[in-house]
Amino acid sequence: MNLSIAEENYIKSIYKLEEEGQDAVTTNALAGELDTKPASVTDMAKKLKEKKLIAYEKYQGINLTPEGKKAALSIIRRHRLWECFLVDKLSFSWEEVHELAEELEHVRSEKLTNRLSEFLGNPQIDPHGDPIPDAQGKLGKPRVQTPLHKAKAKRLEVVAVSDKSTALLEFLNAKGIRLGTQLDVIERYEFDNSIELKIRNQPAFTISEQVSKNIMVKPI
Amino acid sequence: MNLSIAEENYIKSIYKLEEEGQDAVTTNALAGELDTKPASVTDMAKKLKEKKLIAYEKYQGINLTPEGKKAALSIIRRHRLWECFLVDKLSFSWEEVHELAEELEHVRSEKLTNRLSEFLGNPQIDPHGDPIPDAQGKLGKPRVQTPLHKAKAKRLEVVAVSDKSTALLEFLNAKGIRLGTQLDVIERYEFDNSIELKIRNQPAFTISEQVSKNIMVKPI
DNA sequence: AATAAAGTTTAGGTAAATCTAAATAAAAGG
DNA sequence: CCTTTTATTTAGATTTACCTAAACTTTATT
Ligand SMILES: [Mn+2]
Ligand SMILES: [Mn+2]
Ligand SMILES: [Mn+2]
Ligand SMILES: [Mn+2]
Repeated sequence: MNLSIAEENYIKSIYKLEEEGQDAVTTNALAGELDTKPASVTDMAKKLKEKKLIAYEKYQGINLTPEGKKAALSIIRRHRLWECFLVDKLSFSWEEVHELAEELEHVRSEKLTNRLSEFLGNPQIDPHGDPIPDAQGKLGKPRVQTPLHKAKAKRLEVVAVSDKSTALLEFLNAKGIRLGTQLDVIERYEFDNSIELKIRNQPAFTISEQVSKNIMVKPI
Repeated sequence: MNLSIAEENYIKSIYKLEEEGQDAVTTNALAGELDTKPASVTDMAKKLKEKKLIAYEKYQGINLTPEGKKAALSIIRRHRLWECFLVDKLSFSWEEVHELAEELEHVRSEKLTNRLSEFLGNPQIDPHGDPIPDAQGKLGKPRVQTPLHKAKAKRLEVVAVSDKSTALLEFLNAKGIRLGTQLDVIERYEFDNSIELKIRNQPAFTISEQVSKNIMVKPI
């Protein structure tokens, strides 16, 4: 199946929204994710249905078919491998790579992708902690990631962060939060759901719910 | 100046044809190079003129402006650096990389380009022997490249090969011809302009004019 | 259940990049 | 220098991926 860049971006976003829980992905949600208009989403939905990549009935929302899911995982594999390349080999920092990977992911060559993976030592996660599908499109463990604002334990380790906002990643840089960082929850303030945190050898600091929603942790 | 992929491909092809000698690049030549139709070239010529990247008057052919040339060199820089990456780091062979670089070249990030160059050790030539423009768009020496079919000397060294034809590069692989290979011209056959060659420790063999036109050499 | 609000689709259009066929200009040959 | 051939441009379509505004469904609220 030969997909255009636009089609690939739709497939990837549908995958993401399905993963985030929605049973069927709505037109509006997809328009929001892709920063486009609902009418455009409807147009594309018809096309992707025609290509059998999604299940779609008027007013019923969108779901990937098995074939659509396979396509999505292939794009995600390329995206995350390029992010690894940029960080590991070209010394980019984690907030700079998502945008570049958005372009590099559309170079569709299995040989290139597999050689790149090999060159990087077949990494299992990208610079933001997201798992990298293998050449067959299999994702490792369906990792148990709790967003920090919902975590119960007091001692936590950062296992992933959202890669969408450069500003968030820059904020985390400033606070010294990266993958593997160990956090102590000092206090949770109910009134705005902010959280006071402490990292070893550093003064405590407080983060908003906006931020804690985008940090995935596991108990240590 | 923000160029589309199509515009970038036109600019690069115009640069190539100008370099190959034509004073003004003709509509037909450009259509041939880009594997498109003359009518499409005329359409694009109007657009590129509007953007001040080319000088163009109806029926008078096309030339890059200084700005157009700068854009061309930037695209060529990216193209050749990616080719180096694919060969040096991902072990692709020289006939496989041009097509992939055609896509990778369109990721327009100066930071990425410069980091990639640094990562590769700021290479001066690509896997086919073509020079790589530096970050300022300067090309090294206007290298004296003689195509083999016009070379006078008997002992020659291969300094570059055409990167356009996969079949040619595969043929050169089979014959053991690569960059730096030293060749002895045993005989030139006037009737079809074929050339009999010898590489040290190998039996002599004959190549057609088609092939020898695409091998650039210098006397040793 | 009726109505208001929210979500989605359709209708109709635009811009980019292409194409074919027809018209026109330039070049070449006698 | 006139005519044929070749090269180039124009006119008019097509496809993809968008958009706005209007119409239509679904859902929420009274
Ligand atoms: Mn990313
Ligand atoms: Mn993308
Ligand atoms: Mn090339
Ligand atoms: Mn290209």
